[in-house]
Amino acid sequence: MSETPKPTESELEILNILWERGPSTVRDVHEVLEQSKEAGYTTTLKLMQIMHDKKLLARDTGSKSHVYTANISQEKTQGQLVKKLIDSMFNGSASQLVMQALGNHKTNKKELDQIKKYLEEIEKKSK
Amino acid sequence: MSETPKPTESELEILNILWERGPSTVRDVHEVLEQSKEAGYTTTLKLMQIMHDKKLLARDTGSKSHVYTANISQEKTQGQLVKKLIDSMFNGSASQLVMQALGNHKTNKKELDQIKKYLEEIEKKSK
DNA sequence: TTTTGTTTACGAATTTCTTCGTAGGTTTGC
DNA sequence: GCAAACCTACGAAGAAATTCGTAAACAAAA
Repeated sequence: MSETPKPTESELEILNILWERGPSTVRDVHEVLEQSKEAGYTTTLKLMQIMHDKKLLARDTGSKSHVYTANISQEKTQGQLVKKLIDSMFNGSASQLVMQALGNHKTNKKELDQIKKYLEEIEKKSK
Repeated sequence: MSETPKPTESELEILNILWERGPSTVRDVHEVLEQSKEAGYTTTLKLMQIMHDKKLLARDTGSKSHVYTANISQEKTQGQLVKKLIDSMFNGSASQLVMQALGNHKTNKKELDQIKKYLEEIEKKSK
C-alpha cells in the first residue's frame, strides 16, 4: 500500500533542504546541513543513498556528481506528520491541535487574519 | 536543563494510556495496548521500567503489582511535539501548521466556532 | 503443603537508525 | 603525466529502541 516508508528524523532534515533548494548534489545538501549540525560528508552521502534506495529521493547520475531531488511532496509529507500527531496525541481532533498551536506560539496579526479568512472559506464551502 | 528526555514513539503510546486511565498497573496498560498492537507482556513491563528510570513515570511499589502514573503533563508534551513539528516542518510558522491541519481534516461546525472564538480571544489580548 | 499463576527484575537478542573509514574511480590543476 | 582533490560505493561499527526469555519472589488455589 504505502509506496514509500515514512522518513526518519535525519531523512526529514535532508528532505527539507531539497524542498527548499530544489535539485542538489550531496555536497550542496551537506553544506547546508553542516551549518546546523556536526556531520561527516560520507554520512550525508550514505543517508542520501539509503533514501534513494527507499525511493524517497530520485537521482540523476548523468554527471560525475549525482543530482538528487525529493521524490515525495512537501505538502503530502506535512499532511502525514500532522495526521499522525492529531491521531496519536489529540484523539483525532484537528481543532485541539490548532488551539494548542495557536496558544503557545506567537502569531502576528497578519497571520491571524489569514487563518480567519481560511476559516471562512471552509465554512462557505461546507454550506 | 531538560529534566526528562523526550519520549520515544512507544513511550508516547504508554503515556497516552496513562493520561487517559490515570494510575495503572502494567497489566492494565498492557491490556489496552494489546487491542491496537501485538506485544508481549514483558515487553510492556520493560518499557515501563525504562520509563521509570528516565523519570517519565512515577510508581508506587506499595502493593504486589506496582502502580504507575505519568510524570510529565499531557499539555506540556503536546506543546513540545507541536513546537518540534512547527520548527522542523513549517519553518517556525504556527499559522502554516494550523492551515495544513484545517485543510486536510474534517472539522465540524462546532469545532470551527470554537476555533473562531479562540482567535478572537487572542486578538483581544494582543491589543 | 504443593501446584499453579502472576509479578518483577534483568540480561540479552534483534532491529532500526546513524556514523564513519576505506577503497576505487574520475576530474582538475600543475 | 602525476599529484591532489573530489566523488561514489560499501561494509561495518556504534548507538538507540524494541522485544523477549528466564529466573526468582510471592500469592492464590487446590
